[in-house]
Amino acid sequence: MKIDPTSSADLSAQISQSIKAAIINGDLNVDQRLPSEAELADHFQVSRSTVREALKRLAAQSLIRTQRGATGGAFVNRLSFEDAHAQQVTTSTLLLSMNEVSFETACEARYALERACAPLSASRRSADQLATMRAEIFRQGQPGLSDEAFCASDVAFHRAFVDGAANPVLSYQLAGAVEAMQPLMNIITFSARDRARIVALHCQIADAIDQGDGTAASDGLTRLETETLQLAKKVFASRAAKT
Amino acid sequence: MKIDPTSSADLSAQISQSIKAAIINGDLNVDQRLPSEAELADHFQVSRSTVREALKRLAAQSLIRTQRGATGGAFVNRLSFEDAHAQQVTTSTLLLSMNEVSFETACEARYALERACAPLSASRRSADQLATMRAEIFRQGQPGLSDEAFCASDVAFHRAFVDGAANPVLSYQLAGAVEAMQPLMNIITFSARDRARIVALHCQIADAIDQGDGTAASDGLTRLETETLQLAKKVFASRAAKT
DNA sequence: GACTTTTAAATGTCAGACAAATAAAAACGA
DNA sequence: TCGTTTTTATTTGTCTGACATTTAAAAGTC
Repeated sequence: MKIDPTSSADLSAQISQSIKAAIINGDLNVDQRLPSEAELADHFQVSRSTVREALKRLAAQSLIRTQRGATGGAFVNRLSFEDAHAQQVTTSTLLLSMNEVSFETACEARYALERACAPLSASRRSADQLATMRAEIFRQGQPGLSDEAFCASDVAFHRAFVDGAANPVLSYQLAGAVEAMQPLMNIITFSARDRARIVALHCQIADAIDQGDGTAASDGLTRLETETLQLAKKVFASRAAKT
Repeated sequence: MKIDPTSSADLSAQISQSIKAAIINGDLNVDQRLPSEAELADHFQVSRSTVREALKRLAAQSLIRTQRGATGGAFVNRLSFEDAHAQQVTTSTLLLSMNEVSFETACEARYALERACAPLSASRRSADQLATMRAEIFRQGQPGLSDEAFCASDVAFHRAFVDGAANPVLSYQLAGAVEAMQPLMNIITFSARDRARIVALHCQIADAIDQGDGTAASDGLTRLETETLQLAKKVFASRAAKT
């Protein structure tokens, strides 16, 4: 672990980069303890504050965790799917909110990704996951449900669908994409008729998954995408009319 | 922007969380300047070091950038697709290397995701992207190419394929997934016969994209997945035999 | 008016101190 | 001897104050 003394970059950035490389490279293993802040400061010939700033950078990426006390220190973190998922949601959410990604583009990406796991989910979903999907459909049919609650249930439905693929890599990536879209979805108001149509499509998808028919599930998703886009268009049109 | 004085969490973590929420929430807009470190320290009633650690956390996530000098300070960063892509690669790479995700699982996820953009890429790819795919295929056929170079070219091929979908959200997510798998792929040695088979499949995919046939491209990807899995199995078997 | 110098503001880095948490070691008591 | 309590050492968390460096604007100069 070395840093370039001629570089113009911040020392803390260089140090965090150096440690990060050591982790990726396997020089530092999971759960291994890093040298103490004082030792690192000595090693890199910088002050303890600088080392601390570097460590905070790593902590922000869930690469390390710190413990206080006698046997404490910074430890290489085993990146969990949960951590990765949380990061994915934050990144995607900010990306969508800051980058003028159109609703159409985000929607297209989301449903394309979901269709990717339709065949897997159809053949592997557990009874429990199917039950969750059915339960969320039921919830979505309840009258008096707020739009936010409807959206949240929608996310839960799709999450169960994605988890049905029994592939954690797909789960964390897709669930992240779906959740990131929630703020965009929340601006839509769903009339009773809209909800009925969505619930019907969710039923189609759940049935297809129930019967192990990935193609039908995929078709259902496509119809849901069309429906969602039309809804969004309606909302944006009425918004434009107001101004 | 407030913090909970009764919380046991690190102050720097709380502060970074608070600022992050303000950004996501829209209280702080893109390119807006945050208060200076001294002002933030005053606002949160903590020392400047603590504020700095919080800011470094945010910088590590590309949420802010800092400039030195008279009119400098910390500015809310517009998260670029490039930044998001880099984070995605890091996260996925670490996840795959640390979490005992089997090659099969990673491979399955990757090809499922790629198939998701096959129809889009088939109908939208630019001439340039198709040319890139063809060029990489040609490179892959060159004798004397190292395994690393072959892998890199493979990644470039798939990257062009994914970019062909003309959906930046898909691009950053999928390209991230593909690149994250590169370290896993690099352990495979490709014999001349293996390479020939892969190149043939790449040709099939490029032809399908050329003709706007998304289904055929998808089928090609499925065959490529099977081929890759068999290759990996062979490598793992010979490895096991050695020990 | 164009150029140079000065100044002020901000981040980057350092040194040293103390607080708080924590586990191991030591002391103590039955 | 065993269990409990106290002490101690280590490490991270936080604070204070200082100085270096960068940068742009303001002031000064010709």
